[in-house]
Amino acid sequence: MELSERKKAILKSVIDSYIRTGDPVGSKSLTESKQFSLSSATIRSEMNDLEAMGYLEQPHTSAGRVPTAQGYRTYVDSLMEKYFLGMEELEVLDEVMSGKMVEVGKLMDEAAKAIGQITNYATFAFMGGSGSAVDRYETVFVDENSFLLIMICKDGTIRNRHVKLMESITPDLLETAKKALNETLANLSADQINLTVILEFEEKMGEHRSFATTVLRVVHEMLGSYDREKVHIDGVTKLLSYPEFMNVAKFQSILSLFEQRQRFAELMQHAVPGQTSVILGDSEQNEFALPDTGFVFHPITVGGKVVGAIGVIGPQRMDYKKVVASLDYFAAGLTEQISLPEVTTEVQGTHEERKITHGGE
Amino acid sequence: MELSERKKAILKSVIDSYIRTGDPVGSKSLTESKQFSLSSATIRSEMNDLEAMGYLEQPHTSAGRVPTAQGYRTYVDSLMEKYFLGMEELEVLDEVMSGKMVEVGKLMDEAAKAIGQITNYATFAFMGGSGSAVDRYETVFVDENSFLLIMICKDGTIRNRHVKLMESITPDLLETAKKALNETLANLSADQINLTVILEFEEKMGEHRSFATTVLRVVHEMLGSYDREKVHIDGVTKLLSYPEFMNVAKFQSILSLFEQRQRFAELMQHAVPGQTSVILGDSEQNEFALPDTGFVFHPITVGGKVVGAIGVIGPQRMDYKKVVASLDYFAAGLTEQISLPEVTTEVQGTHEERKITHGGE
DNA sequence: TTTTAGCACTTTCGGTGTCCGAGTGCTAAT
DNA sequence: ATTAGCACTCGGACACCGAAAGTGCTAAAA
Repeated sequence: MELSERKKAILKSVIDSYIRTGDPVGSKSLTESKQFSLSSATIRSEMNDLEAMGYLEQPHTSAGRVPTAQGYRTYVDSLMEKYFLGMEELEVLDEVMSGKMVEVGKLMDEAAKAIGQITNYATFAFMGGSGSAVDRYETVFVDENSFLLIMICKDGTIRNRHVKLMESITPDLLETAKKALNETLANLSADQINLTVILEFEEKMGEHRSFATTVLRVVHEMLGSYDREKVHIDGVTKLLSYPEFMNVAKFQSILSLFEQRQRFAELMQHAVPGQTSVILGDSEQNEFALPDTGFVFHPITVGGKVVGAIGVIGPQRMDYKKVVASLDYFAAGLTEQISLPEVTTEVQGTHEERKITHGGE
Repeated sequence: MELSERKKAILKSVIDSYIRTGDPVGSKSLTESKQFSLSSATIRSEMNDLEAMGYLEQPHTSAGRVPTAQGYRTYVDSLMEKYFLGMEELEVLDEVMSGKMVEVGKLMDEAAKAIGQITNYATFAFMGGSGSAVDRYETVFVDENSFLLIMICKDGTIRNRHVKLMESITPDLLETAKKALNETLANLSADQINLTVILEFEEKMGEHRSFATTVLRVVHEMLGSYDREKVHIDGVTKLLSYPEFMNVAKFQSILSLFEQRQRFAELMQHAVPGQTSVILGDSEQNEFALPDTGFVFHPITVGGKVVGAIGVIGPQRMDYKKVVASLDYFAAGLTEQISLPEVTTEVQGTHEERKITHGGE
């Protein structure tokens, strides 16, 4: 089942052309446009072979060929050439990473936007990976009926909730609660909060039992939830300009995926740190598969642990080389900026000298 | 230009029918179904009058009539009958308001979801109205490279940002910054931060000038932004099941509105506290107008000030009576739960005794 | 053995014509 | 003021047709 060099070249040409125009590509168009000094008949027979091997398919008898998921797979894995970002594109990306952005969530959000601007597909930014351990808790007294509960995780991410109460509290009580939290609950994940721990916490809270219960409920919710509010999706509109999504039913299935934001967390299971992954709709065995849709994403790591991702959603017929190049460039810069890492991955032709900061601990 | 009773009845019947089926309604269908002991010819001439007055229109010569925006307007203002929520519907709504939900943002979010579930339209929940004055600032030291900046507003809302720094800080420095912020910047809105204030703040920060600048930038950003992350939209998918949105172009215009979330803040200008508003697409003079689209929303107030809203987006041909009833019921309950108000508005046949809490200050 | 030219076959796509039904406006009778 | 009757209009569904694109196959050429 090996592909000859010629077959590879033809497959690549077909996919390149299809990505560009969206039309099924016939044998004739290949002979005309390119470096093949072969007749259409020869190409035709080669394409026939490729179809038999599962790389191409025909929408109907007398149309050109279209890549299958398998076709795209070998394309992104080994066929496609490297894309070099242009000046304007680098400017857009560098602008976001220029260090002006001080708030992490916003940075991710803007990052996704920029990628969307360059590639013209929908993008998503996701923060808050699998429940990492809690480093410590902080509280802020707001007024006698409410307070802010802050969870600082070991991986540097932060979650907080504004909690409203029926009863009233004092700063002192809040301080007690904070101490108790840090003594009993730090370093625990959601499923490690068992009866023993709960009792210990309630004991420390003395007579303020109902307050303790509320606090525990909030903590539990914060630990468990994948913090769905931290999934940002942008540029969904753009998808409507691609013919494959004009179909209402198909677009509906995409949209409903977007509304179940927690499903983006599942993506993380497929994440390989420091590497851009491509998930193809159809036939690839995974729950994220949507017909005619492609996902490309790059995990963001902090201290070797995956804490989020930034990615692109578009038609399966996507300009993968451009998307992958953008994500690679960006993810490297983002990871660096968020984590202030020891190692700096050099990315193709760094258009601007990036600031390198050493973590000083 | 007064409408006779008979014209009103006919207009109401037309709209009711159109809302139910989505088909243009002809004279014949009215004579068949209902209480009119009139021939189709008579109805026809009445409808002709209504069309001349601008309440109805015909998609084309030989179709039935369809309501205009003006038609809907009089319908929602004076024609439609009151809708009484059914048991199951009340259960869905009460479930959310049952007091289990302690976090405000989440509460709003769930509220919108519940309304969507009942009405089958898209919903939105919006928090953080026009930039209200800041009561005080709080800070939390996270690590030597980052901290949390918290802004507690007079209206009880809270905004916070996790700020990453290039330089390093100490808890002491942070404490200084917090004091300086509260002394110079409390009670100011974004446009009141002028050079005088800035200089004063920087002076208080002594030699840590660059840190001061960063802090000011974040504060400015927090004050200015309408906190777009607090706009939750849910159930967009549902819109795709209505024929008026099957058209790609139309759906696209809706979607792109959704992506400019800050525009929901503009809605607040039209908000009348304690009252459900209906904004009709087309022809009504306001920037929110989208063809064939209707907005219904109810502001949420805290201490008499509008801090957010919860609402429904659907086809102009919406079941207004049901939507308005749901929103009225919900908004009353929500406002109560968020603000613990002195006055409790009694809503139609409260299916479950609502807890009434008196603000104890 | 591989490649090519030629040709018959298949299928989609856009345009056209026809028919049917629904609903109207008008007019004359009640 | 209301109604019955009727001619008219328009959109939607359907079938039909020819053009265009692309194929697979076969027989000849390299």
